[in-house]
Amino acid sequence: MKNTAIAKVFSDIADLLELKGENAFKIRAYQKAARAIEHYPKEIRIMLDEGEDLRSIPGVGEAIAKKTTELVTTEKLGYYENLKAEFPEGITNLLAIPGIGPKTANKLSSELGISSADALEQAIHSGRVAKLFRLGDKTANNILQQIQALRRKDQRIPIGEALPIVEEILSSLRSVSGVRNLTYAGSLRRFRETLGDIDLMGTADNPREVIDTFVSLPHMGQVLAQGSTKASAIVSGGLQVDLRMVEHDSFGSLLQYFTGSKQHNISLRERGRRQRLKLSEYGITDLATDKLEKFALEEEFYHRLGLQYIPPELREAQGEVERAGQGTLPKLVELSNIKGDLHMHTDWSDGHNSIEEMALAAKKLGYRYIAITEHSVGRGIAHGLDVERLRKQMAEIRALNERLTGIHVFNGIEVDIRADGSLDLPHEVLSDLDIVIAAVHSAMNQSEEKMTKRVLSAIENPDVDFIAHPTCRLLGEREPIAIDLEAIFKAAVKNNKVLEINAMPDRLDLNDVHTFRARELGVKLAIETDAHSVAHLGFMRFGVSVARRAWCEHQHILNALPLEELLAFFK
DNA sequence: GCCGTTTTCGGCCCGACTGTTTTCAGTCG
Repeated sequence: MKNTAIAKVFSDIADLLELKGENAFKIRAYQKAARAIEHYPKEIRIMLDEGEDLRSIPGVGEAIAKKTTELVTTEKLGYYENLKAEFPEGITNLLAIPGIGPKTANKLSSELGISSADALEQAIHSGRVAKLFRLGDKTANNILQQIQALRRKDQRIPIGEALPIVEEILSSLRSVSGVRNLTYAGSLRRFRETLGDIDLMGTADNPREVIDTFVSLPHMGQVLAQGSTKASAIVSGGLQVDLRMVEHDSFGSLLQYFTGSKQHNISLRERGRRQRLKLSEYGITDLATDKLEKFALEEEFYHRLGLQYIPPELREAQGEVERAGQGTLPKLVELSNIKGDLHMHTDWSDGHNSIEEMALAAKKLGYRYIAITEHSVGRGIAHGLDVERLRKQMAEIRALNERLTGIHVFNGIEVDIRADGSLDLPHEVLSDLDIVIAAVHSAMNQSEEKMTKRVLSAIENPDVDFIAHPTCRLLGEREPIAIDLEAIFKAAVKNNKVLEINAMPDRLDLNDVHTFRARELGVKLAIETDAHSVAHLGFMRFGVSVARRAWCEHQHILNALPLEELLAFFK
């Protein structure tokens, strides 16, 4: 049983306890444990196998550790089953509708026998809901709207789609005179891989003018709300963007508050409370004097609490507050640390630009090296290279390296790992290349056992240097393959192989949680764009964000090495 | 149910909005 499935059970338990009217802190304890387990980098199953104490997970104590053990070893949890039996099936679905909490859900269930969104919709239309005590026409209508919104709501949007739109909006708004601070907050600022909505915030001498400009931008579809300091609108693709203009002198604490995550902010406030300080979006109140201190800069907000500044990517309540208190936060890798890109395609296979165009574009980005890694022959649809064409390309790259200055082109391949674990090109040609990236592109629905064995045999193959996009997931399109990543990570360390953080915004594979675990185990990582055109080289920043969310420093990233040291590594 | 630079017991983040009410319950982020 995977951590996400375990987390789901505890989150369900929290919902059921809410319906039951249990102690609110007990409910929070289950929610907190669910979140902690969901984002825990190591699989619980493996922790149990290795005899590790589950109470080392923050938020997991004796009771939840015991329940987790029962759940993982027996695939069932008695406590959960009993709890579920106390309520009509499906009632927790009502809680998923915004505006409906435990009280309303209980009322709907006990008085009208409703336990699904469909039944609720009918009841609203027939007027039965509005007649309930403390509900009314307005509430009933709001619920109806939420049900309908939920039905048509698009999935969360990949960050790669949202960020360019947001940056265009911001640059348009920055041209309004008197604008001083303007940035994105929320999960976008933390660089989560998908976004539910966008929060923008800023300060200006004339906030209303900024708001007016915002709602009249060409990107904007429906404007949901517009006031003197706040506006909400829908941009193409259904993405909701909120703009909030605030006072200069409290911009720092507001940015901090709206960047989240919620759980990070709770951790901060718990810590503040121990220091007799009350934290809110308006600043920090000293409980002894009841004086509110405002913060124009986020850095000062953290420093006031005796903490190092915590970069947004780390604000996920994964122990960053404690580490910041000790002054031992990692010095995260930055885009400027990246010296080259080791996975890209050209017009030799399914890319759009020539080798030279890719090299010159990379040089312009300040890189010292790239690797050309076309698909191999088995990818017929991608015009993959056979031995003969690969030899030809090798000759061209040799000649190009003699002409080019300031950038070195490595000769590589992205070779298919066939269904049986063998490679798609022979040893004779692979051994002549600088870099061999192996990847799964076919037969993706193999069993976990088979798939793991398949990739392990590639890792153990002496011709292979890297494994690309290890889980093959495509955000919103294709689920990750079934594979035992823990085994893959351990084999990569043992065989001194590199795993890729694929920076394509719809891949981001490895993802943040997996990268965190890989780094812990000592896996060498490379951030690569898998570019199929010059423009794609710009995807590097998305990969760097994944690495930052995984607490990576520059020394964890192979392509942060200078050319000379990378050459030594390949030797 | 969890947890400890005040605690192994007694706390547990903070503020805002909405709608249904005559003072606040319920929900959200």
